[in-house]
Amino acid sequence: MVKGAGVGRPRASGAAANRPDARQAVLDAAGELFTGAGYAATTTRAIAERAGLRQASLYYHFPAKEDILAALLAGTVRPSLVLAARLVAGEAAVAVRLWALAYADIGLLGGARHNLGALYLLPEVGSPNLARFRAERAELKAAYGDLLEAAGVVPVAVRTDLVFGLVESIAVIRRDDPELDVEAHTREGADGVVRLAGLPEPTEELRAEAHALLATSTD
Amino acid sequence: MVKGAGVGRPRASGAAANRPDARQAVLDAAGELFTGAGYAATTTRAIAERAGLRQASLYYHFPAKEDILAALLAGTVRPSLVLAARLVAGEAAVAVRLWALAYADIGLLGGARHNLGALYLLPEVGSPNLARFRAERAELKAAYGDLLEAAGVVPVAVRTDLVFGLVESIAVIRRDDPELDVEAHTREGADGVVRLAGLPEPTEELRAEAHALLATSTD
DNA sequence: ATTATCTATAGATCTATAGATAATGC
DNA sequence: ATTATCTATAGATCTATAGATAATGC
Repeated sequence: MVKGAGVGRPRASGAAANRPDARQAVLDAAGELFTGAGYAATTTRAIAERAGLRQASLYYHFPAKEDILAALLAGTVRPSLVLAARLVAGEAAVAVRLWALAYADIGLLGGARHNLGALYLLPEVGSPNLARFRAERAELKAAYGDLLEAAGVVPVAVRTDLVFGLVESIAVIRRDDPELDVEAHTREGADGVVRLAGLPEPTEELRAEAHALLATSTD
Repeated sequence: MVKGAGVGRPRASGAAANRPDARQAVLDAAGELFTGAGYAATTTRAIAERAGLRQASLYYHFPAKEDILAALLAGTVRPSLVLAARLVAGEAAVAVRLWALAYADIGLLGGARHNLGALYLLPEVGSPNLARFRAERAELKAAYGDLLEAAGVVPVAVRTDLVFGLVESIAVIRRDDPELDVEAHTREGADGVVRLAGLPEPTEELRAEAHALLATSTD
């Protein structure tokens, strides 16, 4: 208790309706609007309206509109990055680790609320203020590169581009077809990554090993 | 002669400088700006300035800003669509035709001025006014689906999604790395499409056949 | 006193239209 | 007369800041 009970002036909308974490409500609203209409076409007024507060109140939580986008981007790339670091340093067979990374990564992008992976496609990610996100995404791509290198894939640079492109293509596919069967796509996508890399066709045993690897989340 | 000589009031910029086809100059300017900064973030003023005329003069050539985007989109998808129709109806081995389509398609996207493939990523392609483009792009995707079906690939729907996603990923890759070696990427990308589909690794002979197929452009 | 919101607005655009104008063509 | 441009501007925003206000906490 205490938190969210009602410090600060009440909202104009509804009443003292929904207080629990305005910041999160803003991120949620922005996630839906940015992925649907894009960054520049989404007004701060529209974000605020959907989050249940007034336009100017956004600025209590974020210094500028672009910081809302930055927060969303950080939230989507970091979980994959943490996993990637663990897998690159792992001991399992390299094809197993590659499959596991692709499976988890596609699953996170495909399962996120509001197709957040589509944020990567926005031209605004080139903004100087979003260099942090770009660096983290580059790190994630480098992890794929490390795994391909360890697997002896050549030419490693071009195939890393292709593999990473395939993983992220889930965002475009999902945008084209919001009813997508994400689980089926995720599994086929991970198989596809291994196949595209030029490694032997994944076996059921490989997939089982990868799932076991992913199940051991902590430490 | 005659055309471009100087009918109409002279431009304010420079002088009677560059007349040849203002419409094309506008498309060129918009292509660069839309792919770089996005649609909503690009002002009609910026487009006009780069094209060498005044903001209001755009409206002599296009009824609205969105029609400029529509024209650019149509120009990028149609050449691939024409080729796809020919290849789907073709007689060569299906893996050869698939490789040829992917090679040509990636090459067109990769070689276009200003990374026009990045236009496909803009959230504005969802606009009702751009339904025509979306239909043509869906037709192109269906052509990939037809080839995969003919090759006996299963599950055909999911793999079509993946293959088409891989082809279009060239736009993201090129955006990340403008110095990309397009020819190398195109060839590896076409190989990757065949591999990703689950068909046998392309041979040098297959590639030669595909190139021969593409060389016979007309009729 | 602190927190989280609100109202009001400054200042800067942005798209599209209205109507004038400076060429060529007949 | 026709064409392709121009200047000027209406009307509608949009982001961010200034300063007030209505809660709780001490």
